[in-house]
Amino acid sequence: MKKILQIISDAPLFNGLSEEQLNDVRQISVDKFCDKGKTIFLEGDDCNGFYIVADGKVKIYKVSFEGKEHILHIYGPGNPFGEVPVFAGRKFPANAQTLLKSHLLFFPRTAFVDLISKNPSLALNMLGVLSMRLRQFTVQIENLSLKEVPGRLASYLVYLSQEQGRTDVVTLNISKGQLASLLGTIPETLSRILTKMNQQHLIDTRGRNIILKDLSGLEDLAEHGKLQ
Amino acid sequence: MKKILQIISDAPLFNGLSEEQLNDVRQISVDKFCDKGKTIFLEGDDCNGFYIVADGKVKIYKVSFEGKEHILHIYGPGNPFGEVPVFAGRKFPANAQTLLKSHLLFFPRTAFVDLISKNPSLALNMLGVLSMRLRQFTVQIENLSLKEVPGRLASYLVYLSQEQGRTDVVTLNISKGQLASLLGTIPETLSRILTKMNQQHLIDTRGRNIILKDLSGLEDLAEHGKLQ
DNA sequence: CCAGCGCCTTGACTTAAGTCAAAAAAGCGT
DNA sequence: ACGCTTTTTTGACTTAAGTCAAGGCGCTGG
Repeated sequence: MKKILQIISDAPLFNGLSEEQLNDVRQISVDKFCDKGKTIFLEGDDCNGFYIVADGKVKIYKVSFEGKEHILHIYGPGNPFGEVPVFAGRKFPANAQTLLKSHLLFFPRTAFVDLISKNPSLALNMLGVLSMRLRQFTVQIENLSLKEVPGRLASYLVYLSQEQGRTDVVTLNISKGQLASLLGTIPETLSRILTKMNQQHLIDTRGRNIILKDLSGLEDLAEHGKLQ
Repeated sequence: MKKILQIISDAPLFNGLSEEQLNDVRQISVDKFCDKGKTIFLEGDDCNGFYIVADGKVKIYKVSFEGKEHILHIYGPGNPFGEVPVFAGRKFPANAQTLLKSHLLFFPRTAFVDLISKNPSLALNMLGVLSMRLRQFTVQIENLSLKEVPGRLASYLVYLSQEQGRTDVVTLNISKGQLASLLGTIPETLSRILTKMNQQHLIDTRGRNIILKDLSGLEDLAEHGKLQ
């Protein structure tokens, strides 16, 4: 297991903080170990702090009345989540659940707000994190409202290719069902579109590995294209 | 014209600041007067500050490759916009244009960041503003991915009813075409759904005034319903 | 008062994507 | 390797919502 101080100093939120500041941060953090599938909080729950993923994977999601689930984010090591109600209102706006056995760090609200008030650079980091998140949401909304599913999938593949630093092949780190939910669709539709993309030699699916046969074609599709 | 200091102290972003702090804020703000239809910035433009609407109305929107426009927000007096790139990256993630003759206050990036570093309460206010915005985006994404258009429209009407503090009638302050874009659809579809809602005695449209004949029915529809 | 111009509505048609049901494939623990 | 569960794929069908095109309504200005 990685040292907690190491995890903290690696998180973007605490980037560039001094040794002393990092120690302060460590002082107020509380460890939380969760099995796979554990619900961390539900939409509407009262919030008295936020979390950082030290190890494992967490999904943030909304559920419709009929029980349909839409995944908003999947977070891994170093990512914070649940910070919104720390600064605005008291309730969580979505649900959080572990996808794997996970190690989380919990930061109690009041202690963290105190810390921020005393450390301008921590405040600026937090502003940066929230702003990045707003930027991502803007893209997500654009995708949902302006593109159809093939375009969203292509965007995601291009994003993965950048994320994983490869132009030849990418690996899904979530199930296709979860990917469907993340793209705002259902497994059947995703499956059909993957088949179509195969037929048009854009990709070649090998389980969770997807060979990118025509990256620029995918970029095109992500930007504005239609699949025939 | 309202005094600028008054406008500033009324904005949520500067809530609870001292006289002195408000003066500091005023010091760095720059007035900008725009006619109706003026583009303030475009997606991808370099950003060196953000704005607050002192008077008028501004739309924030994305445009798809085919030229289809999706409105993300419409902001009025007291609302800040364009803050994201101040804290994350350099570029604006969307476009901004005035809907009316407007008076804006511009806050240059570096001066504002300096100010925040010295005023923890301003930093916390800003964190609050960004967090509220994330909360709104979460709702928007939920609406787009989990509800069909009638549900989104019902949500919007219920929201307007709360906003305007009336349960009997609400007034649209934007055109129906713009509303369609805000709901992620097109004018034709919106029009048809309004007609259906009329037929089912949920509402009664009188131009831009909409009589709410069955608010609880609308709430129901917003929550989980389908229109027959 | 009427012409002209946006804005909104209506109709006929097309299409993307969801539903339901079942089969096939892939994982997983023993 | 086996039987079980879960995930993924495929097929037939339905439906919400988009496109295209035409018409109506309600302004404002001459």
